[in-house]
Amino acid sequence: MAEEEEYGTALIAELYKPPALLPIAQLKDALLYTIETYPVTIIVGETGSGKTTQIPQYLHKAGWTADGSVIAVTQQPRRVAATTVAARVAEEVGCQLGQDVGYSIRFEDVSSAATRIKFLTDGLLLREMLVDPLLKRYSVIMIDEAHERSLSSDILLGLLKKVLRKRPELRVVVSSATLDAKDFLDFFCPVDGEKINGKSKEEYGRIISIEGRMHPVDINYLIEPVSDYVERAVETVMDIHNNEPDGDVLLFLPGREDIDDAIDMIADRITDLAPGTQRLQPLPLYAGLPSDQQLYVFQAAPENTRKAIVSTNIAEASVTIENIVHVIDCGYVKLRAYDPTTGIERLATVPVSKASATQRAGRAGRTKPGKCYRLYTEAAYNAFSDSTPPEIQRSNLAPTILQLMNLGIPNIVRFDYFSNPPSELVVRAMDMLFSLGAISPEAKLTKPLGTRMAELPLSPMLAKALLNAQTFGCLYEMLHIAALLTLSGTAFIAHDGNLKQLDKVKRKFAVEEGDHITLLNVYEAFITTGRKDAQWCRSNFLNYKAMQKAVSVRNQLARHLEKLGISVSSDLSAQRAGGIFSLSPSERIRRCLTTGFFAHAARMKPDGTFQTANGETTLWAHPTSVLFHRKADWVIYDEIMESKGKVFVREVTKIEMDWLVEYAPEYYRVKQR
DNA sequence: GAGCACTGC
Repeated sequence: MAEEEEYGTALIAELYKPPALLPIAQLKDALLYTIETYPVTIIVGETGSGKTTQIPQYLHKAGWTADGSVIAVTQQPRRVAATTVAARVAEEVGCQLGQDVGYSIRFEDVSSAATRIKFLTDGLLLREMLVDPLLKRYSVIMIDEAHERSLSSDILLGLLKKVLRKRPELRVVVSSATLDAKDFLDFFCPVDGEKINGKSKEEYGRIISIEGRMHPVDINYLIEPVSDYVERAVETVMDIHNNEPDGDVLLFLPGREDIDDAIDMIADRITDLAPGTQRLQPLPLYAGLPSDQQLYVFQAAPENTRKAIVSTNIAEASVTIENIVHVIDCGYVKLRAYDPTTGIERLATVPVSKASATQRAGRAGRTKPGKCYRLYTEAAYNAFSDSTPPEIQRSNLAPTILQLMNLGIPNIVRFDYFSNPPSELVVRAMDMLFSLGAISPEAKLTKPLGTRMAELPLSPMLAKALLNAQTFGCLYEMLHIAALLTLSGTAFIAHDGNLKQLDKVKRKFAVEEGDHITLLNVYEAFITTGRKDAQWCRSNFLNYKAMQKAVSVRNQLARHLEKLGISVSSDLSAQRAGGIFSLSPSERIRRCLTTGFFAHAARMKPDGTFQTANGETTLWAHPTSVLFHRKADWVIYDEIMESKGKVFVREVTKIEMDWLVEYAPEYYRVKQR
């Protein structure tokens, strides 16, 4: 059962409709026939068509679970979605959650031997393949919202294609909201003239479309392009408010900064509204917003008030807000990009794709006919790409490739990807895995190091450091640090935007060696004091829920290590004398970190900036780092990200140059040539 | 001198 209190459950909003009234009900027989007849079925249907909740029930009642098999549904890569959909289906089936209908997400397995319909995240289904490569427990696997093209669902598609060859009786259902259904079908089906398990292309799969319940949306373009989309967006909000009858407004902007600006600007102009007219309530929405503030977006506005929701892309697909009639689309989105030559990640503001623009506009037509105001010209729209590049083409692939290798994929380059990743990304990932010792020069996973690294739900660098921790007598401490690093900066939280106060409080935990040991202090203070004392957390600006999550991660990591035969408890009683133990705990931890993060080394210059080991890139310590103000020589860092033209590193710790050569001689010999 | 789109094991 739940190991922790559920957090971040604020973003749920989809109107409940009686199952018999859903558009999908008319297609029940056709769906069952198609899934019975063909190994692969592609479902095209809008959100709200009922596909996710109804198809598993149809299959369950039609006998697909009669032999004890399970129907798996990876309901979008989101925890909240898996739990809420499972709860609704359990209610419709009339069972207790965890019995016939259950779900499984990280830290929370609410399923049992009786479970026949199981909702889970695609990441977890991937992990299950380590134990059960052919997924034999399942008779049907439904990949929901595959068009979102997340890294894990893309990988899952490739693996399922392989599994289908060995299990002709398995059924794969792929759901997609857009019209790229044919690409999905073509991917699974044999090419013309060939057969898979005796079946030709025509015998292998079908597409079924379910009518969505969309109202028409009137699209408006600008005649002339604008330079300041925030200013124009705010003007549009006010125009709508002054000239259009009822209906809430949803404005898409790329990021938090623009959103805060827009909210302020709208708030300023509200004061000009004539007394007695309808009021306007501007509301921000982005993932980083505390969940209590996110809730306002879903609550009905006060009487005689129109909501103007200013949101990131989170409202495009992840979250559904009812009663939106006017959508304003600035035409931009922030996307992660990864540069394989430097290994630097970047959040770039780029034009949206046509698919994205369509999805945004559609948000206006859920309850009645709506309007969409695009803050760009029709010519600009025509120049947009058709769809957003999938994650697999713009991410660091080292974790993915490690996982694929651990699943026994013999040749990573020739794996049947739904979209091929650029070869530079694959090469960079392989180089990194090789330098960490996870793969051999023949590109085979090493044993035990490579397989163990793949087993841990951590980045390869961090996994390597954690697996080395016992050697340095700091396993206990490294578990704490690893758990906190997975929170990526959410351990501290400012109250009411008071960043100055936050900085001051953080100094209490800060140590001269850098952020990792500082994090260790934070974790130890939390488990000794803060865990029982939420008020203490508040006065120390610690995010209680995030810290609880860190405790869960830490426990899960410890269990993984025990499973790998690395005893966590015995580390405490280890003989702590002589050898490595003549060094201080801090030095042992920092040496241990260096064994994983040597490729993330940099040296401070007199001006306080850092230079990468190859001298090619200038880095800044992120302002949240304890080394932001301090002097240092060589350091290693956890995360590197470009923002506004500057490259920032987060979680930075001092090391010695000698350690780099000692723990990564190959890497640094090559680099120095 | 300054800040993280969105998920997830």
